[in-house]
Amino acid sequence: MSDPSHPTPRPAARRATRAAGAGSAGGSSGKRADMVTIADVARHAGVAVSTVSYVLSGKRAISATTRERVLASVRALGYHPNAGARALASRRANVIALVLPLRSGMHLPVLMQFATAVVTTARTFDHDVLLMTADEGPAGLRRIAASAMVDGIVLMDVEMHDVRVPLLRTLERPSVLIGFPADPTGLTCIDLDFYRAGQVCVDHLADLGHRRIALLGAPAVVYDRETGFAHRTRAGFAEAAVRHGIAATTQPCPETFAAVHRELADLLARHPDLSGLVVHNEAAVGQVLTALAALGRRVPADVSVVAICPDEVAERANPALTSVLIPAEEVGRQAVSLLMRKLKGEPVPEATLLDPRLTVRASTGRAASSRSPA
Amino acid sequence: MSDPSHPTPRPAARRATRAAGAGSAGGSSGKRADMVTIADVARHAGVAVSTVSYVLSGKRAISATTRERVLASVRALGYHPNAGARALASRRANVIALVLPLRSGMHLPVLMQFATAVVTTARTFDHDVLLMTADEGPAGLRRIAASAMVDGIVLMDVEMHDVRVPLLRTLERPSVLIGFPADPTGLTCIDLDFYRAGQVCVDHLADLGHRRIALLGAPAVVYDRETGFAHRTRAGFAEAAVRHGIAATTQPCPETFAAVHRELADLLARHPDLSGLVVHNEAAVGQVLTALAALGRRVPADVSVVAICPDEVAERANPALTSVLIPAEEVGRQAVSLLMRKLKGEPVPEATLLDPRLTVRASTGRAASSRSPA
DNA sequence: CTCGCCTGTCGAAGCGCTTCGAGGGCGCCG
DNA sequence: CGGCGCCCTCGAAGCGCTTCGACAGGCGAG
Repeated sequence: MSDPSHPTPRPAARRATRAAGAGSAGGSSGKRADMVTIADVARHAGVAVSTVSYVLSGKRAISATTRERVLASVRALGYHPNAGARALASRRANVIALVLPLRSGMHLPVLMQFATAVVTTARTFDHDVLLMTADEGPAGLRRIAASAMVDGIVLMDVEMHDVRVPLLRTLERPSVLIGFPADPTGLTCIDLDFYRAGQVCVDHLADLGHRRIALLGAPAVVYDRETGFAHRTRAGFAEAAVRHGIAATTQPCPETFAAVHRELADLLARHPDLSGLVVHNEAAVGQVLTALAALGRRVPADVSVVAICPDEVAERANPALTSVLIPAEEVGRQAVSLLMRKLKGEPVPEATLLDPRLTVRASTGRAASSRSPA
Repeated sequence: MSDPSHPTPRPAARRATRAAGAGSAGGSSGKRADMVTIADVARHAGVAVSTVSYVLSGKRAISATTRERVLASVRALGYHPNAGARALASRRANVIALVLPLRSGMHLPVLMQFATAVVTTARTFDHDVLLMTADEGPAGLRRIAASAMVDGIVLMDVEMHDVRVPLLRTLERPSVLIGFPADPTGLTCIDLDFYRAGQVCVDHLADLGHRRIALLGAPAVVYDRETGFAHRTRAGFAEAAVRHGIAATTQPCPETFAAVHRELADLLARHPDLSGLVVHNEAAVGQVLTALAALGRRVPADVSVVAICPDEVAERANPALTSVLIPAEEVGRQAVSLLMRKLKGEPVPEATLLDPRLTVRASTGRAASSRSPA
């Protein structure tokens, strides 16, 4: 039995089942290196396994003395509960899934900010985060949901007619979407209010006296994919323009310098009186300023520019950009909070829209309307 | 979704233990919604639970007929193994941890590329990825390792004297580091060979006849933190400059336009003959070109610029930048492959250095050395 | 003084899966 | 024609944890 050359290691190493108290269990008797189990803690503290469990979970009252003794043993042994066993017994994995897109058109820095916020917030709720990419599609969601690997799901970059949305409705696990599909009924969605963001940008430019403006948007493919935020921004932009009675154009735009330059040149040629620009394309923000300079337009003297982008991008530009912040961190935090509330069975609102906040910086100024029109 | 008013849902829903064959188990009899277990599959296929397990794992020979029958049942019931139970019984979670930094100085797009590659590759090995941020530090690593939540760890942005490195050596779980600590003994590390990357950039400029060059690097804080890649690039840069007998300066640099402009102006003032620039700071790449233009220097006529950055950044710039690619995807893929090999118990090399590849684009040209100096 | 009720602790029964040793058939060699 | 392997399949024993019901004392109320 104890022959070390024997090819079946495990049975020989089985711990004796409470044979003679805490007899030979101490020290390094066979078994796997440092796997401290709850039974080890219980033995060390001289209590039952269930007592240790209750101390750790707080689900039943335990006297202060016992609790301290148990906690001391936990520390002494360096005990960490086995996640698999815990998940199996409690039917809670304490893990949430984060589904990130990896397609073009999304702004990476925002994504990272967002992911960071999700992880950090999840940890404050004692949860970990499983990272998935969207390319596994519905099958991937079904897999992690059915395997009970995660308790809930946070989904980014939801499209208007996302194939995963119907599935989410049928899934056991609660979910929170970043972005709004065409029909958000029965779901929990959160996002910056892009419609209002579009409006706010126009309001600002209109207040400064600009009478002809343009929206430089995401690459055309993003609109084609029916990504909600692009459409909603455009809609808000259009509505506000109409409301203010000013002329407005919308122009999708790729992110290369050449493309930005071309689109801007074209825009300025068609509308010589263009004096306000809303840029909803982070990657292009930098190019826009360079291109305007190359086209001989000063910012903000000739053209005012408002961007929808993270503050750091706006601040890093030259001149610093008046911008509507994309509150990635706030969205991430709230998404997790919403999910946690759903996990607790609490009711949550179907839609959460974060108010856009416009920060005025150096790139916008009064329209030179008094001057002669070029 | 089950009746929320009932306080004790489980005991009532216990399945009868094989009471009368497959009697009432079909359909929606009590119990939790769609949790299909391996027992359900076994019953449906008319085989033992262990047989189903062996079909799925392939660890024992199962006849073709039985296998087909079992697989048919798996599909029919939409069975997905419970991850917790599997992890508990097999001592393998089929999850790896990915530890990302979230400090400043790291280049977000590269990070995302990298994370994506890790997730995608892990999936091809039937593993999922748990996302951690570095701010949990060693305690976080210890936690996930001890909880058996992950089988292995991929760690990014390793510093020269990283506090987590000694811990990793003692941990049960295998790990792979992206980046090299000062002492990589006993670890598995992989990264672009930044030393050679620095050399390659200088070689290129020297070959073009440039006699005075400068390295515009990461913000000073990155060097202070003793981040390996920054130091190694600088060392390679310096070595090659000496070897070619050309004058070289190194300049850490923040990422704002103002800072880039200032540093460049300063550099050009001190060294009027400066004609070659190596930029190892992705976020500043765009600013550099704008600043050079503002300083009245043409690229590449007056100053040649080589960047160390992802191809897409280099290609998007105007003019397109000659660059050494940061092979984020390749690193991510290889890191996971290495980890998988370690999990299988295979030996792996301690150090893997990826060869830098220089792509010549429009931003470098022959030095105007024949012209009069300034 | 007795009863009922807390309070605090324990033992045991799983959670769903993997894995090991057994063992039933059956072809083949002697 | 008997027996020995071999190939498949099965049953059972856990993996480490949570949770439920039980129950030993101790206390205030009747």
